[in-house]
Amino acid sequence: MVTIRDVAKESGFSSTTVSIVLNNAPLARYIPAVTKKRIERAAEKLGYRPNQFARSLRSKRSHTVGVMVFDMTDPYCTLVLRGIENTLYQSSYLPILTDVHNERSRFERYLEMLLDRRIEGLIVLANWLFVDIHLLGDLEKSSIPTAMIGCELETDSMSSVIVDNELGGHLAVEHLHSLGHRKIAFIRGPKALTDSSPRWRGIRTFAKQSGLELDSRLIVDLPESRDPSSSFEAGYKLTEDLIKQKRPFTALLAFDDMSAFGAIRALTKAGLRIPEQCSVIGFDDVAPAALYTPSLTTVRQPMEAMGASAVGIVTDGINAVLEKREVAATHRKVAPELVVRESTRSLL
Amino acid sequence: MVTIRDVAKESGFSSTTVSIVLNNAPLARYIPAVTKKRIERAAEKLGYRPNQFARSLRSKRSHTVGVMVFDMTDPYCTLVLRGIENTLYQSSYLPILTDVHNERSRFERYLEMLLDRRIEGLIVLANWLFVDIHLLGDLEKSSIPTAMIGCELETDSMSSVIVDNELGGHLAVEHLHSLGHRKIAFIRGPKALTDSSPRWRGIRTFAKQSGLELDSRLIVDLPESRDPSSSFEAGYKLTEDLIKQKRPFTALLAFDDMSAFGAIRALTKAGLRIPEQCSVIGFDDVAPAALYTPSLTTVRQPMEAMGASAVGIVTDGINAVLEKREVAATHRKVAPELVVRESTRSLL
DNA sequence: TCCCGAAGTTCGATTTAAATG
DNA sequence: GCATTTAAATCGAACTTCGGG
Repeated sequence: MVTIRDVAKESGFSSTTVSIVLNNAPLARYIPAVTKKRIERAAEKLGYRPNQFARSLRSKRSHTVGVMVFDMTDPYCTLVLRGIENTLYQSSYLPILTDVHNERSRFERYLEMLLDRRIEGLIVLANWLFVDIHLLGDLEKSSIPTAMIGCELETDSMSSVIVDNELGGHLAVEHLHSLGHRKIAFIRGPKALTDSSPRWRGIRTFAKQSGLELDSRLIVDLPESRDPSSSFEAGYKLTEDLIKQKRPFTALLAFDDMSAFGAIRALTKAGLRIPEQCSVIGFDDVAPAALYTPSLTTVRQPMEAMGASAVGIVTDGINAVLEKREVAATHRKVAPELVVRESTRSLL
Repeated sequence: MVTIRDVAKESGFSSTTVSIVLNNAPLARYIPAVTKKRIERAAEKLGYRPNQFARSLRSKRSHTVGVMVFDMTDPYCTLVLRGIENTLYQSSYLPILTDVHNERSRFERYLEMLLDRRIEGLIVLANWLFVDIHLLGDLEKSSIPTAMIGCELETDSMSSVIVDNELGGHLAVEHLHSLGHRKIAFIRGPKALTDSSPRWRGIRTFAKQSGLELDSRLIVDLPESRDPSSSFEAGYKLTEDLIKQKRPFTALLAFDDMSAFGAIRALTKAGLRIPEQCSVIGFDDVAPAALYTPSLTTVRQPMEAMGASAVGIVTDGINAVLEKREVAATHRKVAPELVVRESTRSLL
């Protein structure tokens, strides 16, 4: 390994000067161009690469950001991760990716490992609420800028980026309503998910405003579960149940795309064609939604942008820490967007 | 920050002793239990966490593995990543995740960044062949154990984990053939993809053996492209073309699941029902395949296992480096597996 | 000689304080 | 004082060497 001392020897200057030149430190103003040239050439010639360990030890910086996802296999994560990665890349931070598998023990172990690595920021991608006060402790006293995506904590100490679920629910049901649907079945989200209740609130509010009747026999709830494909299974099961009831509906509003896929499967199995005999709308706009047959009408969360936004919050936080400024936690709520595809159709 | 010296002061011993005790170094045998207790208690009390920078500087180890994927949004990556993450977790390595976006410039920049971080191993997830001799240079002289997933290099210097594409092609066409299909359309992979030609070879070999006729008018090729969703689009387009030809076929074998999804879309649009009027088989078994309507029959790559396997190769390599042993590159070829679902049906 | 513990050196870069002309 | 350069201290842990009992 070639060290700064090798470059010093090669160029004929001291390691101090080499350091000053190569880092273009303030003192570099006083150093004549010839000296700089000589040093740079020597560094180049030897293929000098500064040792990041030594650098970090001195500077106390790691240029690393921790990223925790609750479950990588959830397609929701994929696009958010892409947004995170891309934005981090632009600011020359590197992400350490950890996947918590929806297990608290993994969360704790990973958090410790990340803290040990002296991550400068942390991004947590989680819509589950198993994150409680206990773990907040470690994080808060560490004073590491943290942003949560998809889940807002009561505490004001941590930044968050969430989608406007209420608006999303509104958009979805409004879309169906505008197509003439009046008998709508609903698959609601599980209670433990923070997204569930505001999304439903948006639906109820719209119903009240527009006089749409919500038939409680057409409303079912997704069970608690921590596996993305189980949302599909549950959507399938619940839709089967809805069909068995023989209580007619012309449209189905699913909690998310996964349960919508399950619903479509069940409807198709029952001989119903989508969208001719039943419209289906999802939520999220995960990647497969556009590839589905029929392609899925859904409410899009701007996932890449949300990832990028979280990175922005965190890097701002890092800069604030460096400059010993105080920053308050930011709470961003981004607007979802209706994406009309083939799975919904007008009754008129 | 509490340092080892603080613990020394608190416990009344020297930092040497503290280090020996806390790391349970060989010399720790000689240290009486009382001393250990006192030191451990002091460390606990102060909440001492060793500084990884200092540790790494001395030990020259980072306990970090670099992971490069060509495109995270490709669902193929997701499951492999899960396998990588999970196996790394068990051996206490942390992954730095980089996404090359199929761009050479990003590849180079990320590679430099990873090398600067002194990653101890590298896993490259890429089926494209834009990785050439140039970049190998940096890697080889760095002597970092590296494993490529999904792509075997001519050079013997780098380990690889690939699926047996020839067998996969065989399995797929054999399945269709056994269901009685004789008029089969084929969407082949793009030339630049290493997977394409062996997969096709497996098909041809089976055809020869079984007397199945391959109608060149029913064989189309996916164009080169570096975007996963474009495989869907292309599959859609090519299938439309196939249909327009009016040359009948009862089954379609797609290069991968993405193009299979595109094909299903096109067939459905043309009023053909899957699998009643046309069977479709894919390749990979990406997550959406099971959720599709109809669920997709496909040839599964054991993606999680492949990720785990790559980690195994790399950690073995790391251990070899530590013990100054030489290790030859390993080349693993894993068997794919036919997964029969709803998109194929017997003609008989 | 065996056991226990400490002083001092090293890893490689940055930075402070200071020395030159 | 100014431009130019550097010796020496520092970051925190780990290891080598050595001394006392």
